[in-house]
Amino acid sequence: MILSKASEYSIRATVFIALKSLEGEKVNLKEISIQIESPEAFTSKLLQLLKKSGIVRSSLGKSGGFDIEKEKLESLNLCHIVNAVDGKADYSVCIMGLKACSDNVPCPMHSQYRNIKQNLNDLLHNTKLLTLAKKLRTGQVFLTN
Amino acid sequence: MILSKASEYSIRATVFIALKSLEGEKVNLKEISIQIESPEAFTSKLLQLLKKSGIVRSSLGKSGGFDIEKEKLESLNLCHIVNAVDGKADYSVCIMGLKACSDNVPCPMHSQYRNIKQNLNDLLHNTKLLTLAKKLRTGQVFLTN
DNA sequence: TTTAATTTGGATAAATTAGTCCAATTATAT
DNA sequence: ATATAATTGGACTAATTTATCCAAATTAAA
Repeated sequence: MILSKASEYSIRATVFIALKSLEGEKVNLKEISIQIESPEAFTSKLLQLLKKSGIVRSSLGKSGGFDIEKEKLESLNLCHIVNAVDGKADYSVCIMGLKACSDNVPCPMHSQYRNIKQNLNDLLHNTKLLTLAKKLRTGQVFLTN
Repeated sequence: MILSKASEYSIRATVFIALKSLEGEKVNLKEISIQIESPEAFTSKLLQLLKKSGIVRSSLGKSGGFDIEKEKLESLNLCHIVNAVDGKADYSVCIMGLKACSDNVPCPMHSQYRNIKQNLNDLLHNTKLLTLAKKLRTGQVFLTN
């Protein structure tokens, strides 16, 4: 698995919240965990982390729930999400686990892994939450399991 | 981290054993764990798994140790190693953790992740242990941490 | 033949990740 | 006002991964 469960759930959750936010709606924990098929209590914890990082916003009390502010939605990418729940996610580390590995002191797999690593990093940095939510809205992609 | 610690250590260990095997030498646990900078007892467990999968060979008693048979060395790739210590490693799974995700029912990231996933799989399937060991022998790449 | 260096195997421990449960707080809607 | 539906926070549990320790078995060398 490339991403942790925490990251997987968080990405699914934020994409779903983003979709709702696009329509000016907020959504509560229960519906989120039903829609993305994630354990409710665990998802709650993740939403708290996402909130602490300023990624989602929550409103308290009856008919409370979660949403993502318009401006945020424009800027958020997958790195932000992964970092919020897993701490610094770094896909630039050596695939063999060598700390010293670099272009100058390469591990035996360095050259072959280089591009993949770069592409993975790019994917996380360049994939915008907004883009994913809009895709979802078109009905061409899915969040169902 | 892309690979588990178990896989990282195992790859480093087998590459080192392969290097020695190329020169007709076997090498013992202690030296392996020193050279690849891995915890000795844990590495021992991994070597047992690799042995059970027929990847490495061991000789018992004083001046015992590990090596890899010539023929094996020709055929082994990274998949074999990762599978031996981590069970079936599958990098074809959905990055968002959706079981239903496929070309027909894609998750929002499916198209962007598709190539990366393919490249990762290719890397593991096509990278031969022998190639890595030979590279190491040239002194252009390193196993040091 | 004894000693010493090694693998083997089993039990156990520590750390991390994944997940649950419940009480307290908050605020809307009846 | 009050009941109700929601987030919040803390303690707890479970599962998996990453290790450690030690005794037994094996075999080469002294």
